[in-house]
Parts: sequence; structure tokens; C-alpha cells
Amino acid sequence: METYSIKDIAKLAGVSVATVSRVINNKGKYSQQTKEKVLRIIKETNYKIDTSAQSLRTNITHTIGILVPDIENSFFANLVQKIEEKLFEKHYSTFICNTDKNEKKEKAYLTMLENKKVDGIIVISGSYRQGFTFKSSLKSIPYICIDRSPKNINETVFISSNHKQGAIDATNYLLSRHSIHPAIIMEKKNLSTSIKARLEGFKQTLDQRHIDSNVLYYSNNHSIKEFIDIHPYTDAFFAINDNLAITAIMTLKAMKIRIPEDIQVIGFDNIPSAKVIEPSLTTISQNIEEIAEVAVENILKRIQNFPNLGQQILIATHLVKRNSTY
Amino acid sequence: METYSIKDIAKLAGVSVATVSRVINNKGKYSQQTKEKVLRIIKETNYKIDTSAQSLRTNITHTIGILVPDIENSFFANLVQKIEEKLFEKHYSTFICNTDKNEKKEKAYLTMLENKKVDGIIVISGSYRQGFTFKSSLKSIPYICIDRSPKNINETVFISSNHKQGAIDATNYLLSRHSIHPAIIMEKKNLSTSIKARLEGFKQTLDQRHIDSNVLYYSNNHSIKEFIDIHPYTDAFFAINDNLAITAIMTLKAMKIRIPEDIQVIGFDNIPSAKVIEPSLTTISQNIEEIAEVAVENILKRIQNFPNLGQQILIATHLVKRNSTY
DNA sequence: ATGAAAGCGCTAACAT
DNA sequence: ATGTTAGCGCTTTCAT
Repeated sequence: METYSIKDIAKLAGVSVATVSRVINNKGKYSQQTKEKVLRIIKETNYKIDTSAQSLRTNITHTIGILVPDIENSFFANLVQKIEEKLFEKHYSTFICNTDKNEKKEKAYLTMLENKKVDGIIVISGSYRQGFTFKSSLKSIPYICIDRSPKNINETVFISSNHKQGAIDATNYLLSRHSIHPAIIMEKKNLSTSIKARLEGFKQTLDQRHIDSNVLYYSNNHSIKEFIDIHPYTDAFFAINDNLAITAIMTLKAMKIRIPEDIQVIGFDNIPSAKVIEPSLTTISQNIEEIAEVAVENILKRIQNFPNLGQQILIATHLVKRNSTY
Repeated sequence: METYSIKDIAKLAGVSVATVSRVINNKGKYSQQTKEKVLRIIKETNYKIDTSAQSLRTNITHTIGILVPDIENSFFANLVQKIEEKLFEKHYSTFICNTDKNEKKEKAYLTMLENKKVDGIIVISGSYRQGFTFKSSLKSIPYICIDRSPKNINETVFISSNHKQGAIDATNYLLSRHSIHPAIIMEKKNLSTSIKARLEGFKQTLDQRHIDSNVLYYSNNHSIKEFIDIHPYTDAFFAINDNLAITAIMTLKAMKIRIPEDIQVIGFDNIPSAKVIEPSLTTISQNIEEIAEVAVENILKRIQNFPNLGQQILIATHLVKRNSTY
């Protein structure tokens, strides 16, 4: 199969390349007749525009990069997928960059994104380095942040679930289900923007009610047993995410502790396994669809220089009641 | 921040653009001294090569497309992620194209991939249309197939788990665990290459032992109850994939049927939930790492016109024993 | 409404 | 070892 250039199309259609370009891009003036002729030839030849040439000329690639710290995480995976889907509908292609929480990889991806001249970047979470300096490298490429509070909000837009309110809802729910001594389970290392907000929501809720807030720093299953030995009155766990909730449930079951009778458990994220575990996991669900929608909308606004800088957009979560709580 | 072109670098380094290009691409001859000077300027200016221009000139994009039918499926998601990771290590970027089993989307993605002049395409599964004709559109772009038997093996490479052997292993395992009347669970619609191979492995194993092979076509949970009403002697299910296995386990438990005492269940794919469900699911695990490795290796060979056409590569599976079988 | 031509940033063939 | 230059396919300004 031969490969045609705009010159070939012009010749075959008996017009100039400028006219072909006008028709393709639906820009400038051309007669209906010319349009039909050109489009016919394009179809016949199966002509495909060369986006390298187009980008070289216009400096627009119609391509977006997504930086994601951990694509194995089902929340991130779903989010990225939804964003890609919505971007494709708007005729943008997407480079998905799984940084694996690895700074070196993140840098390599950023270089790649700059070389490929992506029109914009969506930065998702990532806490591995405090205040990672996008500024130096990304000054020229517009970007927005999801779940990562930017160093300088005035050069971007910040989008996130309302993690704090979600945690408040979770904690209040436990209390309304007669928990008197709830504890939170989290990992010591992972202190992303969103995790911090969840912790804050939990603590604040208990503070207001003058209840001690105990923190179980999970390292291995034994750390759960240990915690319960020290805090035997614990009657509920708010796990900072579903993976931790599931680990907790499995450990508690192995310890012959009944859920929810002895200890209730609530998670955060609503991952697929939450429905499958027994008892099924009560959890806080993030509105992935909405986050994706808002992210796409705002990165495109940034690209078009629409004045949306400095905005912080919080998306509501909702409680999914299942059987790990009363 | 200013943006520099190769011309600027040449001027700043006091050499010609050709020399800069040589240094950048580590091609041709240049003195150590020149190299150092050029690299220093590149670093100082934070110069980034313009891949649009490079691709326009060379017709090489260092970009690969992956066509995947359903990225929500955890097997596909992991596979795609591994492939992307390995490609990035080899300095290739990846466009992940989730076709959603939608022919129109697949076509749109293919057009995009051609416009963007990807160097190669990795086609994963997809059974939605028998013998989808890549030929017309992909004659020019090298591609390889994973889990989708190509119409013409002589223009590609076919890579897949050994699904048939996996199914044989699963079936034999059930029989070795004293199952006398195993049945297979599958969906009527989904007849991808790999699903067919699994079914074949199941049937062939039972045929050889002169055992009737019953097929439960799953449509909803009631179809499971119905099947058991009609085939009350069923003592084991081989589910064509883990999702179906998990659905079956949940339904059977709701029916107060004990697993594995009354009915054993074995799945295929080893998705994350398989560990979480109770009883945990015995399943056949695919070697995703290996498939990804082989896929990357072979698409790069195709791109370099290395003679690997017509090959069929089968990757071994392995049995993961858990508690849904004896 | 259409065409001619410059030029985006790069590579590679050719010259020195 | 280094420089000069044509040209990849496209868009866009300026003519007409």
C-alpha cells in the first residue's frame, strides 16, 4: 500500500495543497464542490494525515500525558482509564506514565513528555517527594493536579475527592453504629495529600466528640494482633484504604474475631474485592467518573488558556453500606 | 523559559547542526571535546529534542500502540502495564487503546495510530468480530497478536498462554481430587481465541476418559441454580475465568452448597479477588511477565524486520492451589 | 475561493 | 572530524 502525502492528494484532486489543508482542517474558505472532490480522493487513497508534520508546524500534538504513581491500584487504574476514554472522545491521545512512585522514572517520563511535546499533563497523586518541583521542567507545559496539592496552586488547578469529608462520614457512621473506641489503620510511609486528609477527617471527628483517636500503623499482620493486645477495647477500624481493610478483615478472621459483631471495619475507595470479601466491606466510594470529567475539562481549559488557574475542586464521596459494619 | 532548537545549540556550542545531531544520536564521528561541549550546552539550556521533527524526518516515532479489548479486566490491565513498562525501558512510548470491544472505537484508534505513525502495534485478544481485517489498514505497520489468532499468521507473530494445556491441567486436577461429574461454566457470547482453547482442553480431557462434559452457559445467578437442578450430581466446576468462578462461589454459598465439600471450583487467570474470596479460589495463573517480555521482544523484532513471521509462541501456565478444591 | 511559497526542527547525503 | 544543505509533510501568510 502506497502512502500518500498532502501533495499527492492535491495533485489527484486538481487543487493546491493549501486547499487540501483547508478542507482537512475545516478552516478558511473553499467551495462545496472542492470539498467533496478532496474528501473523495482522501477516502479513495486512504490518506492519513501525518501528525508529526502537523505538530512540527503548529506545535500542537493533541496529546496529553498522565502521570500516575501506581497503576496497579484499582482506583488509579479506573481513573486513568476514564480520563483516557474522555480525552479520546475529544480527539486527544494519551500517554499513560506509571511512575511506580519512583522519582527517576518520573523524571524520565517527564523528559519523554516534553520531547513528544504533549499539550498538557495530568498529575495524579504521588507523595514520594515533598513538593516535587514541576516548576523547573513544566513551566511551559500546562498541567493540573489530582490528589496532589501543588506547590504553587496559582499555576495549576487542584482536583480531588473530598477525602476529609469522606473520612468524617466514615467515622460518624461507625459512631452511629455504636462504636465507642474506633481506631484508624494506615501505613506509616504513604502520606499522600489524600491520605493526610482522610486521617485529618478521622481525628477531627473524634476530637470534637472528645474521643481518643488511636492509630494502628500497619506493617505486617502481626502489627494488627499487637495493636489489639494493647487496645483490647477497640470495636471498629477505619482503614485508610480498602486494601488495608481487606488485610485487616482477613487477619481478624484468622484471629477468630467476628466482624462486625466484635469489631466493625470500614474502608475507603470501593475496590472490586470489597464486594467479594466476607463479610463484604462497607466503604467510602470515590466518584471516579466525575473526577475524570472535571480533570479533562480543566486540562483542556488550561491548554486553551482559559482562566481557571488557582481553582481547587472537591468532588463528593459517598458511603457504600455492606456487611462489615452494623 | 525559552525553547531551544538544534540550531541554537549549534550556535552556542560553536559547531554545526549536523555535529549536534551526531552527538545527540551518538552516530557518526565527533571528537570527545566536541561531544563534551555540546552536551554541556544541552544541559545548560535544558534543550529537549523535538520528536515531531525527528519523526517527520526519519519516519520513526519510537512509539507503539496496544489494542486491548477490556482494560477493566485485571489480566489485561496487568499485561498492558507490564508491556508498557518494558517498552519504556527500551525507550519506546506507548499508546494504550482500550477498544471496549467496540468495533467503531477500534477503528478510531487504528486511524489515530496510523496518523501518529506508531512503529508497531500489539493486538490483544478481541473476539468481537471474526477475522477482523487488520490487513487493509495495517499492511504497513508491523503488528503482533496476543491471544487473538490472526487471520494470516504469515504477516505476524502469535503469542498466547497455553490455554488449552492450562484447561487440561485444571480438569485433570479436579479429577485427581475425586471429581466424577465436573462441569464447565462459560458465557455464550465471549468466544475469544483463548476461551475456545480452554473449552477445548476441558472437553478433550473428559472425552479421553469417556466422561460426559456438561456446559453451564452463565447468564445470571439463576442459570447456576437451574443447572444444578438439572444436573444434581455435579461435583465440580471449571470456570472459564476467575470472575465467573467468583460469581459461582457466591451463588453456591447463597444456596448453602459447601465448597469444596459439595462442589469444588477452579478458575482461570488468578485475579486479585481470587485470594480474597472465601474459600480462596484455586485457579490457573498466566505468566504475565513472560507474555509481556516475549511480546515486547517480538514487536521490536518485527519493527527491525527480523525474520520472526509466522511464529506461534505458547507460554506455560501454572496451577495455584487454594481452598475451593480439595 | 484558491495558489505559491516560506519555514517549523530535524537527519543524512555529500563535500571538505 | 566537521560543515552545508535539501527536504520530510504540513500550515499559514500573502497574493490574486
